[in-house]
Amino acid sequence: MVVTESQQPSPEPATEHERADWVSRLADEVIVEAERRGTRPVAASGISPSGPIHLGNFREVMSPHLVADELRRRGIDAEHLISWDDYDRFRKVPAGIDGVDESWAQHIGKPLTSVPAPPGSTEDSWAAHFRAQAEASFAQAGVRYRGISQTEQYAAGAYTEQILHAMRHRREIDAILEQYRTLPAAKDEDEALQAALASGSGAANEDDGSAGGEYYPYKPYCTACGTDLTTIEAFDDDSTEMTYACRCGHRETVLLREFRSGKLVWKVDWPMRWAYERVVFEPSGVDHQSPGSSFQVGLELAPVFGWERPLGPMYAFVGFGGVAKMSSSRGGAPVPADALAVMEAPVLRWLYARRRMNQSFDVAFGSDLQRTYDEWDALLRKAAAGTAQPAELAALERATATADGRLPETPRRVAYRTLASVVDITFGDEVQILRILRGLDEADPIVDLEPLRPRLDRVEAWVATHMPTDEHTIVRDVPDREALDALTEVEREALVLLLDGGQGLPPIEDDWTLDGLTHQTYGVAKVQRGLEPDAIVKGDKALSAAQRAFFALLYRLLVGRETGPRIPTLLLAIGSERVRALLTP
RNA sequence: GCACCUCUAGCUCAAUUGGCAGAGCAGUUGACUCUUAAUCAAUCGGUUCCCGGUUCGAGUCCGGGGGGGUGUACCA
Repeated sequence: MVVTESQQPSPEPATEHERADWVSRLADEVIVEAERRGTRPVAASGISPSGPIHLGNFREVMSPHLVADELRRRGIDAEHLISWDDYDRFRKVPAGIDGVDESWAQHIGKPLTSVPAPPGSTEDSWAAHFRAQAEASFAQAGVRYRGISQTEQYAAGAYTEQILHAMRHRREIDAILEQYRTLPAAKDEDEALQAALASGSGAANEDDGSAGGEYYPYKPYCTACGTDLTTIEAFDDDSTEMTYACRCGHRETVLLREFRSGKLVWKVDWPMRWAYERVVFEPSGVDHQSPGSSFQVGLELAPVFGWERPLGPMYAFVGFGGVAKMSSSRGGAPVPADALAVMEAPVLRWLYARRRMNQSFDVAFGSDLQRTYDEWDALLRKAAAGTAQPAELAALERATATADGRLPETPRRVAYRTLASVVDITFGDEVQILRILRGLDEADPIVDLEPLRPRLDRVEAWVATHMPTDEHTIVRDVPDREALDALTEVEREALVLLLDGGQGLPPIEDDWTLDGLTHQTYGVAKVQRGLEPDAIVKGDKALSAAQRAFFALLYRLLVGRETGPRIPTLLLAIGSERVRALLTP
């Protein structure tokens, strides 16, 4: 609404790499478009809080966010607004929401803000519940925006002029929509089309209750029962007197210019809002690319309200891999909060920033998350070394900071997979984690876990909730008696040597460190073959085979598998007492 | 049916407006005294789906064909 003075890009607006990626190119287009329309660059997202706002919906937020943020980095007064479509009707009861059962079906047809929140929520409506949940994540991800509740707007009468305008132009709107209702009937006798036409001729008229009636782009919410199972029976352009009837039996005549219970139908509502908020940029999902979709129809409807359809690149869907059953039982698709629990905010931002909008991508929750982190760390190293590509640097910059400042970072980056392995075998015992990590880098030992956060916290959450079962290392509770009794003489001797020493080896407790355990475990096979424990041996195939066999034996006895984390690390984590319990023949 | 996206190394993907086709992982080889699910290096690997066109030059642009994917049919 505010027409700002011309916003000129600052002279030294962006570094080279910030101009290199898709976000920057889109920002350029938005600037040109805003100037052409003589308005401020406004980017918009529209979200319907009809259920959990999942990672797919999150692209609806991140895409305009990134573009608006780029504009702000250039010193331009851009705005990102999020329209909460909380005045939309409650369409169906989503599956998998804790405490929500079929009894919620009684609310179908009411605005989302009139439906009670799921049990246990601190919010006072369905819409408020899911909005609050999402907004907490948006904030954590560094997304700054102006939120607009459609319920509040409609209730305040903000759109009354637009509603009356639409009603007066209902025939024009109807004609536009009409073009898409029945597909332009090709002249051929395609049978699918025939079938569609045949089934559409009779049944539909009864269903929407508008048989023979006039088209109205407005739908009242019944003032008696609260639902939109209503039909407008009459409307007078001059007086704005409207009569509607509801399926509940209620019928009344009201003055539409004063009436506050109802909204424009969706396909008209959206273009109206483009005009009202002077939106220049609003991406939409690929489901809008079909002819007749609200975005396509909006091209013709926006001018009815004196505006043009905004630039609206379409984004491809976001997938997700490796979601553990426990979290997916909670309603299907994971939400940003699920992702932020196992990865840092910059990493999540990076996933959305590095892919062009028309590319689909997966947010990895399984083992692929470790790969995601490997790539992330590699990018940070390349950036530090100055070998990263411009577009990569741009994505990195957008991930780690916004125009408002930097996001929390982990000072000391230890590989996610390493941390996962250590956290797993120590059961998250941080004293042990530190003890193991201390030996990781001798030149620069880790003496404190704090610099490893917040990444370490995410790893701990991941190991607890998403690490695949078959990747967990599960240390046996009790000795494998059967296997211990079936040991060969050589194996038995090896275990005794490992635990109690002999032939030059000390008892295992004597040097209970990563280094000491390394020497001990590798030494066993050597002394068994008559070598010194610290002999340097190269290329002895038989020795290598014996060592490998010994390791396999230890894995079987300790974790019941053929392989596992490095033995010294594993022993350290298990602790000497338990090691003795499990390995004593 | 219509619309949109996509096809590049074994896999996942890069390649700024047309300008020498590149990474990661996997593989192979080697180093780290030790063939382990934490390290490092080197190396192998391509008819960019096919046919045609524009161009000095095409993964990129245009036309056609093929494969894969997504959306969608009077509602909100």
